[in-house]
Amino acid sequence: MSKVENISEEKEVLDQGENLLSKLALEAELADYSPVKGCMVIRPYGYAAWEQVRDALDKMIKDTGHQNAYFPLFIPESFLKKEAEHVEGFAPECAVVTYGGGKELEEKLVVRPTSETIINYMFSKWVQSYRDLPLLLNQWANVVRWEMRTRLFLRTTEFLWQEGHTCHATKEEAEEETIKMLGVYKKLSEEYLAIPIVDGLKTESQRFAGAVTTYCIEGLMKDGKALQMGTSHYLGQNFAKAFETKFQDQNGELQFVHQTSWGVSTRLIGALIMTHHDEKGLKFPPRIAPIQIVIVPIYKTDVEKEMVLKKCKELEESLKENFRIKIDDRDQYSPGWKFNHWEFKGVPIRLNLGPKDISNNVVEIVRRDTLEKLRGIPQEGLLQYLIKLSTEIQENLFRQANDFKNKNTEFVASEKEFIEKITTTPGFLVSFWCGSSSCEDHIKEKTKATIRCIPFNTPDCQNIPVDQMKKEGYCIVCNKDAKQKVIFAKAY
RNA sequence: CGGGGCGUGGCUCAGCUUGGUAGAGCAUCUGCUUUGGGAGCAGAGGGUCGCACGUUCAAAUCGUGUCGCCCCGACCA
Repeated sequence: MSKVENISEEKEVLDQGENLLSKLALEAELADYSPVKGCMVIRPYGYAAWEQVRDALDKMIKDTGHQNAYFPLFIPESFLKKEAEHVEGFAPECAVVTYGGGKELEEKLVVRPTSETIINYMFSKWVQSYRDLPLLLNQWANVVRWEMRTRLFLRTTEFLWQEGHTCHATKEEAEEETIKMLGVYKKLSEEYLAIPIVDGLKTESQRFAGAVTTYCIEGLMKDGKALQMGTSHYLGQNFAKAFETKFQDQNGELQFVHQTSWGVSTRLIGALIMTHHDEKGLKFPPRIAPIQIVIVPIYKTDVEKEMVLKKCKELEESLKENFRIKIDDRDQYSPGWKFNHWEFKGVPIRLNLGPKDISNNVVEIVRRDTLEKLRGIPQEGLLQYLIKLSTEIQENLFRQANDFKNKNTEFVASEKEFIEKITTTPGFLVSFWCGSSSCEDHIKEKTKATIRCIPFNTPDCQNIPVDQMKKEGYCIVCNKDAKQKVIFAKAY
């Protein structure tokens, strides 16, 4: 068994602010280090969480008219070079295969860092007429990016993700798609992961290599650092031109398609960990939790054991249609041990069931989000009670995270104030920015904070009510006129 | 690639300064008692101390080299 079971270990988990992510991920058995540096093994419990995210998102992707497909892992090196910005952005972090079948390859193969190029190669064959558009595809895949520094779930050399790739006849339609899918990500994050986000536009320096515009959703982790949780790109005709992805329009004219691409990854599991946890461990939101309800039987004698387990199985039967549920009937652990164990693993609801409960026809329920103990809940109508409770926990986790985000989002009007805030209380800082990359770089060099995005809507701020925030102001760095507010933060 | 730290039973670490037969806690196994918030007692198994070379009568300990990992910076979903 894992070391979670050791009290001193758990205390260690609490103390290590910096290592919290890896501690939680390792001790809760979500992931483990692999023999290859920078890579991780996703263990069954962690993978089950990813499957929940994946299934929820997959449905939304299909509901918005996309189809899944699969493109190969290997990309001819020449493909990557076709789009100038793209190759410049990705070349340094590409893994390249030079040998196969015992021979040096004639053309090197890049292990995909993302699939725009190979997909466009195929698109150019498939798209002929305006009648072939829009072409709306998605793929679930692994990608490899040779990062210098890695962290479990947040940045690993290989990671799992989905990448959507679409072709449209017009700029407007492609831009609409870009925003639509960003909205899907926002919904996934807020309604399933219970993580509030800020959505907006990336500045030029943070734009995807090869895109015209990049939009993103940004979350604020419990340690005050921002995390980019998803991106959606309007690619314009950049890749279409590089790969000759053209169609004949209604007038018989040949046109380049307008494209989008968008993705979220296993990083979302990292976001989940870094958003929902306390000193007792993880807190899974019910809609994503691999196990939503755990039943802990309590008994002394063999006779009691038999009776209690029978009742547990009855309850499981009556609930399993609606919940992912598990009975922890292991004999070698005491009930108290199991309470702590499942709390650490973040199971949202626990049912304690012992002889006393059985004779009273009740159960004891403990909710993970508040650790509140609900005694004497009637077995009659339990299903409805749990459905309601589950919704409540889901909403409460979002509310807590949202309160945290709002409390740690502040407006600053000057560089001096900015520096003071970012060093003392990390979080989102909203401020005016003139739009020049030199001012952006200046802040980055001084504070390590970057512009996370130009938000669609100014987020609620701790110190200034939204309705009082001005539309125009002065850049915190150069003091020139600024017509936009941006969100700064230190980021993962 | 720079700076810092660490490699000793499954896990967390002590021992190293000042060389002299490898330790603790947790975990595991057996037995009995236990079980509503991390159970107790008794017993047992398990490590050529990352690797290599060197110094020495003798190396976990000293020296040189090497490999790996973690943390901090430069790159990024």
